[in-house]
Amino acid sequence: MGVTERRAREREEMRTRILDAARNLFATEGYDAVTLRKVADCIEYCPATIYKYFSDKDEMVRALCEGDIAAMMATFRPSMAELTPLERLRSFGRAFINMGLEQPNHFRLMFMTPLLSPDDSLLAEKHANPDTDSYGLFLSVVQECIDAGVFREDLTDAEFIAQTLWAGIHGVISLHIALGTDPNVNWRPVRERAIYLHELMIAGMSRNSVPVPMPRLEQTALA
Amino acid sequence: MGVTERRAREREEMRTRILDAARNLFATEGYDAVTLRKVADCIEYCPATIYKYFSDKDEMVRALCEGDIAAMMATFRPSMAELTPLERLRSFGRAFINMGLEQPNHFRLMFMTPLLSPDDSLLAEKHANPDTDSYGLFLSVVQECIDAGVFREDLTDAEFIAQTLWAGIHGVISLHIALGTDPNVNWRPVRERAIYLHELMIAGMSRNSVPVPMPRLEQTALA
DNA sequence: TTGACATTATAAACACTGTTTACTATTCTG
DNA sequence: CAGAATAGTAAACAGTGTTTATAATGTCAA
Repeated sequence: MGVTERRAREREEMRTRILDAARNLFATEGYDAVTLRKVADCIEYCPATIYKYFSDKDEMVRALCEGDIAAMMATFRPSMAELTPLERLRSFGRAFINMGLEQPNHFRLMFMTPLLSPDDSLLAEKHANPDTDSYGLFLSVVQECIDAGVFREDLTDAEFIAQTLWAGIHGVISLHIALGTDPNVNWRPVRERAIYLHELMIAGMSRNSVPVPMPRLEQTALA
Repeated sequence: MGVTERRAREREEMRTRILDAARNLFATEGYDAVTLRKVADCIEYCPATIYKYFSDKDEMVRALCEGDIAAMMATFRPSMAELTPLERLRSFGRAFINMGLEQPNHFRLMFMTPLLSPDDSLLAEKHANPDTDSYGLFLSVVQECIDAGVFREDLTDAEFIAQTLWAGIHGVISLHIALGTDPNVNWRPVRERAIYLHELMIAGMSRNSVPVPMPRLEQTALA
């Protein structure tokens, strides 16, 4: 009875066909461009059909983002094995910076939009799966740094350290996404700022902190 | 000919009456609850009437936020006169933290939502007015710190420093607003994290940096 | 093979948005 | 007092996400 398997496979194919259509709209034109009617048009189906595969629009776009981000994490993970804990920490931060700058729409939806349903069953299982639980992975890297004596003696709370590092990078990226085109601010290069703050935080929390030099910026902006 | 003055006054009264109605909805239920029809209902007018006083919904809510934030800044400014530059810098950061935690909806709209019209005429005049140009004011405080020899010798770029400090605090607040209710993260107290990161950044950029101790957290969260 | 069941896709409607248009009073002005 | 300007409105427009009833299709046991 391979019929149920085929059914499941066809269902999955249809889901990815929907997500592929949505990705084109989302990655290029942002969340507001992702309209159920537009997506339905792209795949030449009726809007109501999408509800057979996703409970609502929000679940559809979140599934899209989570999948893409998990894929990015997957390409990043293998290179972490042969690094020291501190190098892993740095590498993780760099990867997060790159992700935010290369996929601002994904970043915006995943980290800058309040959750509609905090008590979701999908979130719990995502939390349990180490492949998709980015925060849990990051937390373990921080813990390894603590165990390796990277941080000051009074910094023993991995959650506190992880949340602080996360928030710092998040601030540079999200502010850039939200107000990066504001002509009233003479913005300095965002990547340099992100890396600088990242190093600043690590140095400030490190046992043997070394001063973090000001980066050399491209001569694009003027006074 | 006091008639045109009275006309202008009545117009202004109507504007504030609209904004007061919108504020109730916005501050308590967020942006999505601010519906033109709901606002019109509150003041017992027709929805189309609002368009006689605001060009569109976005301008209305932004006028609301800018007014409220300017008012908060006004209450904060007088106490800055008799402080040292470094104290002013700290005080500014604390005020920003308080604002974000007490008015999350305002914060969300002003700093976490991409500008719809970057080339707006209202933005330019806001930039010119020191009462409403918060970033310009902050920039001048940073410059005073540079002149007073607070920062390391290589940190001479006031914009870079200001944007870094801003982004750090912004990250803690905005991440808290967006994902603060995510049950998968064992969040540490947000105010302590904001202040800690603030001090961490200041110390890391200071000429005579002193280690920033881990704050003592309330015993609310558990492992 | 046939009848019953489950599934898929759809057309149409529903309940909302923000916004515009045509129109009616009211008020001010020359 | 005639005419222009303004305030306010009812109704419609063009969208949105979502639900419902219905027709078509495929599956499977009697």
